[in-house]
Amino acid sequence: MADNFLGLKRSNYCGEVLKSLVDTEVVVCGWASKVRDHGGLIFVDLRDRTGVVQCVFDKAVSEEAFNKAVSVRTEFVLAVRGKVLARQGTANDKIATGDIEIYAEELRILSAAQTPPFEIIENSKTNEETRLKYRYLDLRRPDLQRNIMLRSKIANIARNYFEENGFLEIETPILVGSTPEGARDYLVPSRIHKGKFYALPQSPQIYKQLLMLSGYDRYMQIARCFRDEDLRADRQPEFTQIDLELSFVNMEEILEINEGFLKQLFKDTKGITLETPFLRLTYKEAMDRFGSDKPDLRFGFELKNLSDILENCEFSVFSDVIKRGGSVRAINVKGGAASITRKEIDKLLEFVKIYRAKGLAWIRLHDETTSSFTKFLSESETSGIMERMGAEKGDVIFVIADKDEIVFDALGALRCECAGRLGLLNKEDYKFLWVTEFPLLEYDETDKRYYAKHHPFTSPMEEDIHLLDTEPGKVRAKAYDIVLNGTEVGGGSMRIYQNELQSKMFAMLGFTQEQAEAQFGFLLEAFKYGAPPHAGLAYGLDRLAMLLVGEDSIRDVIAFPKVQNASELMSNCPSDVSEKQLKELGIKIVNS
RNA sequence: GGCCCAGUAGUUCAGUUGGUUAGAACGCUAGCCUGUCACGCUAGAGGUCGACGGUUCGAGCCCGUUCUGGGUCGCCA
Repeated sequence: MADNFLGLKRSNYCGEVLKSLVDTEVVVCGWASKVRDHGGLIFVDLRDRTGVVQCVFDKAVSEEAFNKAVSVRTEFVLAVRGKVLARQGTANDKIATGDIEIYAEELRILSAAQTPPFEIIENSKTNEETRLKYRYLDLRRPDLQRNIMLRSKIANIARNYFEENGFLEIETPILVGSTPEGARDYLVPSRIHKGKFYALPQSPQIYKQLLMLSGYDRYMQIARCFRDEDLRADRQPEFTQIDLELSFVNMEEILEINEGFLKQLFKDTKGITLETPFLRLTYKEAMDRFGSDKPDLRFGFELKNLSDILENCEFSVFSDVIKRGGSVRAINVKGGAASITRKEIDKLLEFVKIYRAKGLAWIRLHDETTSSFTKFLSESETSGIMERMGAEKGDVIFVIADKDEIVFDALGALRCECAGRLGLLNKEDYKFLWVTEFPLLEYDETDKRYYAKHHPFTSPMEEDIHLLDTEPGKVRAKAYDIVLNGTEVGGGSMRIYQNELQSKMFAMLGFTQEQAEAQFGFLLEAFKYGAPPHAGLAYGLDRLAMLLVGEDSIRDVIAFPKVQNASELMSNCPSDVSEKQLKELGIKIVNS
């Protein structure tokens, strides 16, 4: 039978029992992380989220406590009352409390514990499936606890910073209406309205814009968002945004306020002073130089366009692509990459094929220069390439020819892959940039229509509005992404606040007047009553936290994440529901 | 929906060209031990080799299917 907690009060966290407390009595509580029984003397390392402290059980101090300690096993929950003394044996410099120990005068076993299915230790090698099934145990591990605590700190810094800058924290609904654009919605049936559905918000977009119309000119919310799409290492079906919206600001001000936030965040969490303003690249420049709209700036290997050199070359793989409107581009992988073997190049070919590239041409400047394609080129074409790529001994140049879209995807990914293989991705090196002037619209070949690249409330750039009717694909948006080390950690835009322009946008996107009215009627109506110019931005809190703690997956900064098929291994949701529940909702399950 | 990787004691792994009773470390259990902190010593328990089917005299190993987890392309306004 376990002991109770009556009459005890925790005086200190385990990790905070330091030398200054020597000779005082403390009460510490936590989990037994390690028991070392020496027969006549028992050491128990007691752990809580702040760290561990060594408790000593000695018959000479308390025979009762000693006799109880004999039965203590790993993960038992204990309260220990005792005196803090300097270490009688040698100190342990591996832990903060290593130069003291607690001589137990009283031990209460608050609860016993089964042996856990894996050891509760730092850097657990246990596979994720087992850890996620017992997530509550996994969350006891010190590294995960640090992640979760840092995440809390990020949220606090955000609240404080934005409040100091005049933002109001306002909650928006979780049960909202479904919209056809964008990601798939999670739908929630309604008992009262049989056959009708709420949706869970993909973001608080419309509500925060309406708050601007209502005069709450600076809004922030730490908002849960939901998207019923496939998962990735950095994508969960529910995730958290630090969501912002502001009125009467220009783009410059928004970027500045957010640079201030990130500066504060990195100072308070990492002690790093970020240089501001951050680099800004237009979408076009980011694509041209890095093949990506979220470039990783920790290394070089920039893309170069070789199309002008090769448009008339004999090598038809290149010249045909250029004639059909595509391009031939290349990266130069420096840093002694030329020792790469043919076998490894073949692997990289397989790698770029994932991105639909059909081939991978290369020049290897090792002891002698070898190449898969220069034999088809004239001398001046080859030397033109070498010159443009700044080729030196030790380099490897990779060339891809295809439609621009494929060249950028494949070469952009290859650039990062090579950097990873060369060990150039230092997690403690934080390279921020803004990417601006995104295309407003994207043409969908399947549906034969344009879709909003960001969302349908994004304002086009004034100088491009005249292109809306003639060349919609060329219209640039007043949108911006904040990118850190190749990850999009946030994005936003200046919004459309004039009704005529909004109606035009809906028309562009193929909404009939009736459809626009049905989906967003209340918004269009609202805009008639005086809308301020406004803009916003949302950070992926999970991604920010992931990068700050140096993890590779946002699962490691989410307390209870879901696995790749969007289920949760601990609670086993989603799950079946009863016939009665379905009947109440007027829902019939059809097996397909 | 596609492609790639993984699955062997509780955990992490090893397991030869297919061949006797599938091993190690950690953890766990019991005993001993008063200065350990990766405590030590002794003894012990613990396996449907993810599942199903096939090939074979014989399968952890080969083949097929499938399940589970991970990565990724599509997708993610």
